Amino acid sequence: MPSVEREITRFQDYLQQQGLKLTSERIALVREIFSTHYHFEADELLGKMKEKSVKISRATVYRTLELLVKSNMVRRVHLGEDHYHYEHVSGNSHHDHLICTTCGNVIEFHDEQLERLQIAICEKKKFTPTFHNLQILGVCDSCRRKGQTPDAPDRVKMIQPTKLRK
Amino acid sequence: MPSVEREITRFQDYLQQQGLKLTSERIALVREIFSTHYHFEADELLGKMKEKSVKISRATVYRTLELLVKSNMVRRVHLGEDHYHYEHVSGNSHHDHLICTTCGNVIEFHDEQLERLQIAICEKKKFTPTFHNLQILGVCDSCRRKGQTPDAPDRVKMIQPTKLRK
DNA sequence: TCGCCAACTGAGACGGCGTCTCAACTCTCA
DNA sequence: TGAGAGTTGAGACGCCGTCTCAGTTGGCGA
Repeated sequence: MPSVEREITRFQDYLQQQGLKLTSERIALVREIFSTHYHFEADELLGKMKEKSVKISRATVYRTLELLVKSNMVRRVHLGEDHYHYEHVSGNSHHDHLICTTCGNVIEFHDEQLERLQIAICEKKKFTPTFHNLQILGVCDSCRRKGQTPDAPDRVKMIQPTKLRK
Repeated sequence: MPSVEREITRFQDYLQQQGLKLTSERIALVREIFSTHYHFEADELLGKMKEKSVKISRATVYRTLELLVKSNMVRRVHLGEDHYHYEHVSGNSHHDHLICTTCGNVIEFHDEQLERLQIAICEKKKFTPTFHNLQILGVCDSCRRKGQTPDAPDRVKMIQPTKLRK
């Protein structure tokens, strides 16, 4: 699948346009992000690079993510945890997230009616929207079948999927 | 307005029920939260207490907020920044937020149709929702009139209203 | 092709937010 | 009134993300 290469080109175009350089570190990161991850954390990415013995510092990971966000190739999202997650943008499809607080699984969805309704709400409030963020927390189908009861909505801590996974 | 006292009683009930104690520090914090603040940060609350020469440690502030969240009297919310905000819960009314990225102002809204639509989306995905979080970022009416253009949606950093305010 | 220089990198210091630890203290209730 | 569970403050700690700075490198112009 040569789509990763296409993303590298896309990134290169952006960098060039900004008078910035395409370095081997940036290539490696784009390749990693677009070939395997979907939702990921900065630290997770750093770990993956270390695993593959590609020496890239934390500073560079964060700096590259910043550029990718600016170039609109990656989005920074809140998934109910106390730090950022990132996801790569395929096409331009905006979407929101259902987050299972039992297994940490993230389900994406897009709903035109929801988008329209939000715009209508903004109009009513004379608010000019640029972006939005919706997370619905709850229990996914497979966890529900396993008899997991949903956590109370007033829980203090959100589940931390990454840490559970380790 | 004796409503603050009512909240203290409500908190006491919760604490008693859990076998916990109502201390002077907890009373002072509840009084502060429910008499003046609406959206606030933990650190802001700590500062207010210091201003009033009420000696309360950071640990106690966080511990009390945790209890207030558990008792459903306070909610922890994301307002597009990289740390938590809190808001007190009046009645049981759930609401969402419009956040102005220019002035930092937060507008609340509640929309029944939006709530119903979310439930319908969850049903379609066989997802059992317990809670949700919607922030719409953009520019409020008064900032728009002042000719402020909205920030690009791909911006890396969310504006940090509190820091700007200082 | 070469050389220059702005851009980039890594290492580690730094800072903010939130949590944890532990010894001292204080409610509560028997 | 005394025991013991719960609470507190001070400060250490940890995580996430940013910044600094000296050394390195990509890429453009000659």
